[in-house]
Amino acid sequence: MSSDLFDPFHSGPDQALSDSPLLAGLNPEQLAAVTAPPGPNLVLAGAGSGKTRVLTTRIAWLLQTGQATPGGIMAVTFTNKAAKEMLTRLQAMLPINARGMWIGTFHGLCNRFLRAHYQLAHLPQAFQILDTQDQLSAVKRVIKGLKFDEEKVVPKATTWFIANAKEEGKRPRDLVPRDDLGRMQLEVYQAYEDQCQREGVVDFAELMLRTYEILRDNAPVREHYQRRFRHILVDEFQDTNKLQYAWLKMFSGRPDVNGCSVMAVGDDDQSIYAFRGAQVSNMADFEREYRVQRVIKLEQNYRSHGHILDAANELIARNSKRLGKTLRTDQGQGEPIRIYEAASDFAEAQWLVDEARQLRREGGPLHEVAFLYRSNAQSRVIESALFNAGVPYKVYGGLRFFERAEVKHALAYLRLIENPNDDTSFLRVVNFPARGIGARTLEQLQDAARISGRSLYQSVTAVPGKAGANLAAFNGLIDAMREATAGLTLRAIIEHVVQASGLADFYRTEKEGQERLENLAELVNAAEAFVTQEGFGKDAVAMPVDEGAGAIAQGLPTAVARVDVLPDAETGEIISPLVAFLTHAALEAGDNQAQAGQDAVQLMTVHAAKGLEFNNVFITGLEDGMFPHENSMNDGESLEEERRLMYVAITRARKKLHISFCQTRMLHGQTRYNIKSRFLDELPEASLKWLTPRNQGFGSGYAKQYQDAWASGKGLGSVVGAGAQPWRSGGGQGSGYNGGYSGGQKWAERRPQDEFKDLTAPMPKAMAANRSEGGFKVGQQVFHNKFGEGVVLTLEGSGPDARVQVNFGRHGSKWLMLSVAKLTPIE
DNA sequence: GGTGCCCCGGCCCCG
DNA sequence: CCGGGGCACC
Repeated sequence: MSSDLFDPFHSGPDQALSDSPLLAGLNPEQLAAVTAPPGPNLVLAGAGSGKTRVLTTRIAWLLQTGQATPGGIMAVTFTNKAAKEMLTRLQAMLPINARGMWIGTFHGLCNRFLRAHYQLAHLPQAFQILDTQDQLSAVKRVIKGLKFDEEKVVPKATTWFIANAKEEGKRPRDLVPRDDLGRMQLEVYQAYEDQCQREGVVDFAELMLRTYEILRDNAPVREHYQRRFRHILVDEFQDTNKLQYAWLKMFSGRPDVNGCSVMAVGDDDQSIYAFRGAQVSNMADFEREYRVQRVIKLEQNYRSHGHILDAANELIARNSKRLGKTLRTDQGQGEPIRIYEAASDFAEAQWLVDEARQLRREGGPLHEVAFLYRSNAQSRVIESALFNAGVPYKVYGGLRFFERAEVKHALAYLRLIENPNDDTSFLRVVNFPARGIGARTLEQLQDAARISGRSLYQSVTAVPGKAGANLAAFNGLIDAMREATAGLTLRAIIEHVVQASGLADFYRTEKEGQERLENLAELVNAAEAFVTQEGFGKDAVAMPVDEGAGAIAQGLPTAVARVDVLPDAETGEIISPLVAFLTHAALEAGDNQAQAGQDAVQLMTVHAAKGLEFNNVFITGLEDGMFPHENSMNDGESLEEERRLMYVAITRARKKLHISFCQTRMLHGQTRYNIKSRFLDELPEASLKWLTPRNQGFGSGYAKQYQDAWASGKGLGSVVGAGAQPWRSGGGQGSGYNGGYSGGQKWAERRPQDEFKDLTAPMPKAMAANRSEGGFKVGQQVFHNKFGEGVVLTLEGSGPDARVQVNFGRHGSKWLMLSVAKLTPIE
């Protein structure tokens, strides 16, 4: 289309500004951002303000006007989805070769960097990436090795501690413990780091930190990249953490010194990742430290109708710390936001199904219908209702494909082929399927390995007797696999490993193994598609690593002889398809894009929905404790984050927004009695349309049959009773790999499963054990002079001793003596 | 000492 | 769901 791209007589930027077709249709603010002069730029981009368009158009414009070459551009995003979107749009605008461009996620780019500089990084070139699960088990192993009490040094909390330290840029030596726990955690951190180094593996935070450190400590490398990347664009800047910001500074250098042009695009109102270290303050810091002359604000919203924007604006205005920004739209007010109160989560799900069908009858495509929820667990009941009604749907997130146990097992064997010293993978499969290697033997092995400072694989000879022979046999198996698969295609490698490992046989005989077998078959498909997609085809030619980097990377070979080693099609970096695929599995985890041509309702968390838009959005589960989440309700900062999350949810809608909540919800196998979310009260009444009577009583009607007689709350925040977890068995949502690789449509071919049948079955009558005391019943709505509206959770004792536990929403749940508290029932 | 099975506890959001 | 602990049985 833009034939003048390679025109040597092409006009300079000023003239292109006026006549480039790229710029047609941009509003003045967008135009200002796209054509901003080189230098630091901060763009405050409201939801639906055309942010991605601005980013991609700017890149295209920089290329078209000759201000940049593809190799001189770096564009960083947070999600794979966003990176792909950017690349796709860019390729539609310009006939460019995207291979030289560094467009990707922070972690993806770090991976690329570390593969190229693996020697400087002191890593094997085929280093593997630990996902959250792997990291946790590695940390557990360390804690056990140090003989610490897991009750005290809680593994999960320790992984959090380690990740935090890394995100602060801190190594163990940089930390000073305050107390015993701190000392022990620090020891774990150090030992964990040693262990990872020994095994040749890195976790997510390590990808970032190690890249940062190389740039910080190695001037030639740093200067090389600073010379190379003349333009850096950062998407979702509000979600960057401290380390990512420092990382950016390393790549950009000081703009006033070397003239690198950095454009940071973000929206403080959409900052929803504080829980993993994001600092909105990076935006203000950027403005100050990079000496941004003028902040460009994109406030014109092209997405949503008026009522939707009014609601979003009014809601977010309640947050105190904002840079300040108000969205406006030229579109009409549109339809008011519909609010639906359901008696139960089952009823809510049924309503959602009915709505989806209605929308389909009206001719709207289902992929324009999104059901959003706060947490993944909420999807099950909705899935079951959709499934039973035969409405196609697609779940994003949840337990992702590459995180499934059987897939991780297969991947562990593959990783051992690449690197037998990967102890995490070794432990995962050494006795799976069972080979007579038990806990006792592994303890011995681990002790021996610890003493000699070698890997488990290297230490098997230290274990005597039958057990030692079994271990040696396992090593033999791994070695045999490596030999048997040398030179094979990725597909053949995986097929071989699935058979030779015994996984296939194991799952064939397992009674619930069928679905797992299917997933293993799917893994082969995913690999096949990966090879095709990434250009690891037969005719792939070995190419040099990035030239400058290659020179610095101390004699990295620029050509390869081995047939099983091929270059990454995008970068020319030399890695084997297997390593590339394993990396892909760790970094993308089966991250999902919709399958082409498939018309299905879209189910996802609000977090996953960021950056997306739909004609019809349903925000479900608007209950205090769910949304806002109970862990975030009583703290100002985190409540503001929840509010931003709600803001993100609202602004996903183009035409119609629907919000639902329910009186009772099964969660963790227990019935909870919720009151509606405070966020509902923060929306403008004039933009709402209640489909059910407002403030409908809780103890009435349909909800009654779900009252839980065993409710026995366990203190503040625990608004649940005890009980079984009837639906927790088998299956699981999102089964099947959704990465666009396979034509398999799991929702269509999935057998009806028990869990789904159970879900919509009527609740048992056992609930009738409910009793009343002094006119109060479990589930009843009550009013208290000080705490306001609440719901009775538990009744205990009788007569003068009678006490109740009441969930007062924002005031938490309280135990009250009936004889003392002034509690009145609400009809 | 290993295996298989049952039960339990945890689980928000993510690369 | 997943991992882990406890337990009966080999």
